[in-house]
Amino acid sequence: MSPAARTYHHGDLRRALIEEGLQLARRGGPSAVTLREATRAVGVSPNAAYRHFTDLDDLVRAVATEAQLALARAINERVAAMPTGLPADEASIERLRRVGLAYIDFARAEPGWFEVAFSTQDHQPSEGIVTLGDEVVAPFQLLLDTLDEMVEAGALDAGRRPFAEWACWSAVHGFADIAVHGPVRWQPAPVIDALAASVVEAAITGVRGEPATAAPAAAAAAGSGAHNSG
Amino acid sequence: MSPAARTYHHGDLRRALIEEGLQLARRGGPSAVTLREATRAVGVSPNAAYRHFTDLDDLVRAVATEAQLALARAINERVAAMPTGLPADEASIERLRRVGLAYIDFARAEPGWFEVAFSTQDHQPSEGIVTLGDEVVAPFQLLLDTLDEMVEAGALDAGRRPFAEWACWSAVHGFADIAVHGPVRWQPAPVIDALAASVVEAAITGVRGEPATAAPAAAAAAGSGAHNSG
DNA sequence: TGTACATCAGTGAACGCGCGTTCACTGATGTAC
DNA sequence: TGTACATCAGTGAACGCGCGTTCACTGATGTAC
Repeated sequence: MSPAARTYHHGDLRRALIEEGLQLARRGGPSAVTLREATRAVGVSPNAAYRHFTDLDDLVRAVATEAQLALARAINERVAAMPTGLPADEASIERLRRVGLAYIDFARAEPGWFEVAFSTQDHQPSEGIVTLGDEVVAPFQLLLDTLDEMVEAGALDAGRRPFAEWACWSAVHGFADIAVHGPVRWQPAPVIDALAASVVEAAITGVRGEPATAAPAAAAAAGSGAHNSG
Repeated sequence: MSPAARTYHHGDLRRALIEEGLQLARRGGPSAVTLREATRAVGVSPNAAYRHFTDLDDLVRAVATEAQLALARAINERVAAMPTGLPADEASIERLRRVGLAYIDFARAEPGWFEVAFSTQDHQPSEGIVTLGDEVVAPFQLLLDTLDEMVEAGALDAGRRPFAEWACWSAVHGFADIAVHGPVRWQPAPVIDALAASVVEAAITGVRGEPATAAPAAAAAAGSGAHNSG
């Protein structure tokens, strides 16, 4: 128990409720986060929560922010594990590939956090930038940076840069949703891996206007597997 | 009131509850479909529903089937309105474009139906085919047919056909989700139109491995608009 | 150092809500003779 | 054609549930003198 965490009675009830909210969201998504369940788990009366949150939505937003940070962390880890020594253009493409695959894999590994991270954002008609509490949501910022880097490295025509974030996000988000809540859910993990690699490769090709020069082994395997059409 | 609909007391309570369920889902998605609200709206006691449905989930599945059919209808209408006289390969690409845009526009126009249509499917680890009540879900079948036609027309390499349905579905589904539940929701309609066109064009390019030869005016406009990156 | 006081994090009980589902029943419909 | 009967679609009341939120309160902590 850190010194900063020690306050009056409980220690740090606000923090404890957010942590408990994360556990609830982990298993059941945003709708599983309830004040009664969170306070019950912490061992405190239901209305104690109102000393730290104005209402249920306030708690859910705090939980969502944490979930978004967890997603950004997962993406950063995957990007950090990149092989070194690649030419700048190939490196920037590989980075985009890793951002996409990390997004999908996070959704598969933590569907509850994925759902709460996505479903809770600011309700404001801003510039289309994805914000929560007036801050650009971390994972989205990573995507923007990655695409800008591709332009700088010559891996993406500047004329193709506009809207590229929406094409990329749509593809990986859609597959994540299909893999978590849709029919792909019932497939064995290796099949989902192959589908994910294939979807990400198509997204990269889609924004660049041509296939990536050096697709990784996983994507190549995806292209030769069995498929489901008649 | 058709003669077939006339039965004992109410007329056709099963049908009436499904219709009411559709109205509820329209405004609030699957979770808004409740037995109490549906029976209340029809003017019947809550437990009357149990003469026609085994439980709540049974009603929701019936509603979901209707919503999927409505989506398939919207797609078919957009495809039927295609200009004639195009070469076979261009026509097949145009058809895919229309399938994608119709999917997105249906989600935007009827978010509640879109949600219930997507979220309710069979829970079975089958061949990856999307089914409900053991029938392939209609909109998905339309996508499979469209891609097969592209191969026949020479607009899609046979080697790129495997998994193509997942890349296409992921892109348009992801954008639909972002446009309905995500941050794009707060943008004015013309902006969403442009983003949608851009996303669909990227998806087509992604599966084909090269841009479509004759992109429509809407997609060209999308590429020249303002964008949101730094 | 000791005491009076203000602060405020938590308690306990209760509110009203809407839900799915079950029970024993009623009464309209269709059918056999 | 008339009557007895079986069927079954609907009723009315009640159950237990978990929820968010509000109320008046208690009692531990920190602070001023």
